[in-house]
Amino acid sequence: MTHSPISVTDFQNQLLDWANAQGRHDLPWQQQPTPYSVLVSEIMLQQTQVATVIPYFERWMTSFATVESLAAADEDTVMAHWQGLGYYSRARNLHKAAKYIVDSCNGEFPCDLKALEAIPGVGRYTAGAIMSFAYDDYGPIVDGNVKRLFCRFFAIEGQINSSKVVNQLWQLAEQYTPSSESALSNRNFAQALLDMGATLCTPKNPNCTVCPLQQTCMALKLDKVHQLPTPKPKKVIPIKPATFGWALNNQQIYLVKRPSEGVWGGLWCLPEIDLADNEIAESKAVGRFRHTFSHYKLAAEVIHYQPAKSDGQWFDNQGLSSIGLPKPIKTFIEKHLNDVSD
DNA sequence: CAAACGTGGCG
DNA sequence: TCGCCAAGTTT
Repeated sequence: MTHSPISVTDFQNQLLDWANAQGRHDLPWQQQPTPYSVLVSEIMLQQTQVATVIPYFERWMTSFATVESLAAADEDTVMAHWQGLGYYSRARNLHKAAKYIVDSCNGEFPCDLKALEAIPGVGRYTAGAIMSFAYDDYGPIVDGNVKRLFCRFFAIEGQINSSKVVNQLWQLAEQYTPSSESALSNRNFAQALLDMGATLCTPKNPNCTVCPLQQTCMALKLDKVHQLPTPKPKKVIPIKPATFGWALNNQQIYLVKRPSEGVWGGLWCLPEIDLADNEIAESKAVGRFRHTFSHYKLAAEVIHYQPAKSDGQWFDNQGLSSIGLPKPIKTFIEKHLNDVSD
């Protein structure tokens, strides 16, 4: 086990004192948090920056104010609200989660770690976050911020996503999170960890000189702040070509709903065309675009074509506003819808 | 367990 | 332009 450079209570108190003065207190989801609002914000915040999430969270809570209203919504409306936020399985799982809570939990929100992890889309981190933020109770969290902070503070070497390091980090989180019996606030403690990681213990140019833990930080002591956490090995991302079909009829555009599995799942998209399909005749290009995903680059060409199967639907401008489209597809359509004459 | 899964901001 | 990475989960 890691040698602890500080007592648990000193760590907690220094963190909480700092957050009380320097932490974030005005984020939308911090105002009157409920289990549902915390769930929504935590799912949105997965792999997504705070500034990006804020307007999505506001719109979401206006349209789906309660878990019951979300459960009753139709999928296209849900996806329209998530449009542009990315990682769309989160939206589908959040919709499932609402139905699960309403239908299988009698509308009672689960309130222990194990029951929370049974909710679709809720893993170990999110379960801990809901315990902390919604119930102000014991709920250890290990996210990117905590990984970075702990790897530095305890000078933990090794691949940050290896099971060895991950287990170590969770063990530390369990140990350093105030217990249920503690007089300290679990909500404030969890927020303090995140705020530290987001504003002081940052990936680049960490603010060690004003850090409340600088006296006991092992990485600072060993002059390893910039070496920790151990950087992930980089992988080369491939370029994938793709062709999409462009069909206009009477001011309407033809779109196909993508299957829930795979990229852009559950969104409506220009139909993807298999160029190996001999049924598709050569056709002049409408345009092209490139798009970078986390794991590959898309080099897309859009060509005129006639829908053969009735696997899609026609949408006018009003119809487009009620469904979710992939960001680059939406951008392409908006650019080309006006200056193309069928 | 490694890979899939989006998008935008920033240096 | 380009690489990094941001309140992870699922398969």
